[in-house]
Amino acid sequence: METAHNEYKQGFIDFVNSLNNLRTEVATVLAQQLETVSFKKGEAILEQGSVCRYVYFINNGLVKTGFESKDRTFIMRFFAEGAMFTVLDSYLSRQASAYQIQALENTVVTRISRTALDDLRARFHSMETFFSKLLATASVNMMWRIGEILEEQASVRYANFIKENPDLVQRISLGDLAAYLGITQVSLSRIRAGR
Amino acid sequence: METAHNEYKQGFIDFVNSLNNLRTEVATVLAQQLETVSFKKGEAILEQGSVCRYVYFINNGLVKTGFESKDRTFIMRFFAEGAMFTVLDSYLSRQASAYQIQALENTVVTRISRTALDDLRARFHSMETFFSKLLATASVNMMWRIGEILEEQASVRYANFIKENPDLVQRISLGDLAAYLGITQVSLSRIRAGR
DNA sequence: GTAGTTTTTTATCATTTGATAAATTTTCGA
DNA sequence: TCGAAAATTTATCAAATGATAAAAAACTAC
Repeated sequence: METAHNEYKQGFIDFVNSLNNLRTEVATVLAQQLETVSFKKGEAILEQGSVCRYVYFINNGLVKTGFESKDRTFIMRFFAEGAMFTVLDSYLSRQASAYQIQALENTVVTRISRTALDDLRARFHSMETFFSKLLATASVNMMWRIGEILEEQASVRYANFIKENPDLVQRISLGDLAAYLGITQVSLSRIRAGR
Repeated sequence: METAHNEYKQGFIDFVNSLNNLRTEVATVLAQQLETVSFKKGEAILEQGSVCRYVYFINNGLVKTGFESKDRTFIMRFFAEGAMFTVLDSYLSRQASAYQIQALENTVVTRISRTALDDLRARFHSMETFFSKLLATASVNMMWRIGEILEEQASVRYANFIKENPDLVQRISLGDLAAYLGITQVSLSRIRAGR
C-alpha cells in the first residue's frame, strides 16, 4: 500500500535527519532509493554466509544479529523499531558474512542498498556525515560493550541489560539473552534463580 | 627539529591518504593543523577523567588504552607505530573519559585537535570520508573482538593474539596482555604454563 | 482443549577463572 | 655489581560457568 510505504520511508529519513539534518533536495533523492520489506517471525533477513548488501531501518518488529559457532549461538545485538543496523564487516568488505540477521517478531524494515548509499555518500557531503555519525554511534556502543564484558561477570551484565532494556527483556527469549551475554541458557537460568 | 617534525606530519598525512586520498590542497591545510608530541615510557597521554581532545597517529612507540575499575585494570587496545587512535566516546561527547591512554614505550605521536578536525570534516567532504573510514575500521575490529570474547575462552584468545600479533607480544608485559584478555595476570601465567 | 513441541528450570559434576599468598625471576637504579 | 622493586610463576582453595540429563512449564497447532 503506497501510503503505508511512504510512511515507512519517512521513518528512515527521520532517523537520518536526527543524526544529520539533510537539505530537502537530498532527502528527496534518498527517499527514492529506499524500499520497504517485511519478514515473518523467525525468518532470516540475512543468512550466515551471504553478503550483507543493505543498511536497514526497523519500522516495527525486532531482530537479532549473531552467529553460530560449533554448536553454540552468539548474539551481537538486538535491534528494535526505530533502530538502524547492518552487518558492518560484510557490508563494507562485500564479503560473505559470518553473521546472520533474524527476525524475532514480524518485522518491517526499510532498507537502502550499499550501491545506492555509496553513491549518495559520494554525491552529498551531508550523507557522508550521516554515515560517520551512524558508525560513531555503533562504535561507542561496542566500546562500551567490550569494557563491560571484560569487567563484569555474567550476572552483573544480566542485571545491567534488564535495567537498560526493560522493554526488550519482555520480548526476548531467555536463550537469546544468554547468547547475547555469552553464556549458556542453562547458566542464565541459574543466575536468574539467584544461585 | 623542523625536519623531523615534518617527517612526522607526513606519517599522519600518509595514513589519511591510505584510507581516503586527499587533494594536495586539503593535505596542505590538514598539515597545518598537526602537532607532534613526545611521551616517555609510562607517561599518561590521557588521564582517566579528562576529556580526549585529539585524534592521534603514532610515529613510533606503543600505547595502551584502557580503564581502571575497582582494583583491576582492563585494556581496550594496544596501538603501535603506524596506527591512529583516540578515545572515541570522550572525543565525540566531549565528556570526561572513563578510559586512559598510556605510553608503554617512549612514544612520538602526531595529533590533531577535535576542533580542527571537526572544521576540516565540515569544510572538506574528503575529510569526512576519511573519518568514516577510520570509524569503519575501528567498528569492524570491535565487532570482531566482541565475537571472539563471547565465543572463545581466554586460552584460545591468548593463542589468537600471539598468532596475530607476534611482534607486539614481545613488547607487552604479561600483565598488560592479561588485562587485554580480561583475565588476571596470574590466570594468564597459568594458561601459559599449559595447565 | 489436548498432544506435541519448545522453553525454562533444576540438579550434578567438570572445567575455567579468581583470590590470595609465597617463591622465583627479571628489571632497574644507585 | 648490588639490592630493592617489579614482574612472573607456582600452589591452594573458592566462585563462576559449561556440559549433560531430566523434570517442569509454557507455548502451538490442530
